[in-house]
Amino acid sequence: MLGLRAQKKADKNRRILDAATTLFRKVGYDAARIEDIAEMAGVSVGTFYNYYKNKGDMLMATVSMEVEEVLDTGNAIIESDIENVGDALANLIGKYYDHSLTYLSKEMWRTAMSLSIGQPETPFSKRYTALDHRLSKQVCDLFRSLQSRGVVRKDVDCDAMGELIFNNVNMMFIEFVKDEEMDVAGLKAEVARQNEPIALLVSNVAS
Amino acid sequence: MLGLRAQKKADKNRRILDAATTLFRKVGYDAARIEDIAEMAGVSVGTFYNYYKNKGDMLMATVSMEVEEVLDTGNAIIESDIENVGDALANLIGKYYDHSLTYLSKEMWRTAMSLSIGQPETPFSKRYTALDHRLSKQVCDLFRSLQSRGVVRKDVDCDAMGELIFNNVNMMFIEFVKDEEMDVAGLKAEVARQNEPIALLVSNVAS
DNA sequence: AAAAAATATTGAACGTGTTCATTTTTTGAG
DNA sequence: CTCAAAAAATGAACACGTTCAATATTTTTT
Repeated sequence: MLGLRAQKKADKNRRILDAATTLFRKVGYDAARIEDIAEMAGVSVGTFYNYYKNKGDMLMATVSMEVEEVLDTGNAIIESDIENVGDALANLIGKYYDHSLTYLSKEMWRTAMSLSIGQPETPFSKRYTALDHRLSKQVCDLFRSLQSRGVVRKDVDCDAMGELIFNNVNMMFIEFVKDEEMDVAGLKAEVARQNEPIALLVSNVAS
Repeated sequence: MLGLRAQKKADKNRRILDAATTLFRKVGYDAARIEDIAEMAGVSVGTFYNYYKNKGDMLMATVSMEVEEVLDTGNAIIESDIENVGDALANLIGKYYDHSLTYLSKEMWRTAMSLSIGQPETPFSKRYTALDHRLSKQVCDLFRSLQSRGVVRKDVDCDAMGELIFNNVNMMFIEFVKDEEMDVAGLKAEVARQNEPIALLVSNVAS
């Protein structure tokens, strides 16, 4: 059984997290002031900082949850037996993009990316970068899986190809979150267009 | 002949720009306070804001100069007659990377990118994004040039390929500026490795 | 159960980018 | 030259994320 102190701690942690998430989604990340989050959670500003290193750190919980879930979804696709490179890529990347706005708004993504680039030495940035690398590795794994099943030519460097494709996926996602007008369908279509030539070139059934 | 007012304006503009550039490079972007910049330029803080919308806007002058120069360099490469896709790409991209630290430090790049993503509606971000697109288009142009000279296969979509390659170049540059340890040589080597499979696949002398 | 130690809470104060009402300077018409 | 209008300069005040010395609460020791 938890002591009184530990109970209170867990309770406050939860209340702060809930308050922050609610406010981020309701008024946006920038407009949600620490003072407001603290007040909604029923604690002081100082206490907020006892539970979270800073405002950006509050995002990471959410970003982390988001990416972990999408990585799981991605593994299922790698294990499926799609016989076409273009479809396999569109499938995996589609899952990434479809899932992306489940927990986070575009503004939250922008903030997360902005922090990750602007302050690379923070734990926030390091965690963010690590998640990115796991996603990149997953695309490489997809290529390897397709190659081992004879769908992709034997002479293709799966890591090089996977990194290239993922970096494009990532950069296009940046463009997507920068543009409030752009929708997921449009994003997928553009990336599919970019991937198509690659898919053709690496496929075993040479053109 | 300029009136007194216009003379003073031009002079102050110059002094503020010089002070900012000097301080950004000397103590870093974050550590350079507006108050310091204003003092070094011999104006008040308020006057600084009469000349520049905000601190981030001061970066854009430099970023802009940097990218304009590299775009010029790039055009020369497109017009040269390299007979090998890998070499042509390595050449163009190498110029981008070699030039990148001429006017800007890694920290300044990080700040510029961070601002561009975090506040996409600002003039700063819009200018930054426009420069990015011109670079992307240049890589597409290189592919088209190679294709018209028979170096690249006729059936390759130059825009799709160029965008893909450039987005990877850009994402790798982000990794580069995030990592103070990484040098330009290492960056080039990694990107060359990523591009190699593509270069082979799109080349007319099929493997 | 009292005292001491450990831990948690608090909000006022700080730093820095930005704003804006006020003051100063410049201009050009009469 | 004078002076009213236009333009520019100013710095105090503001906003908000963050820190930290002081206070309060909980746990452990005796």
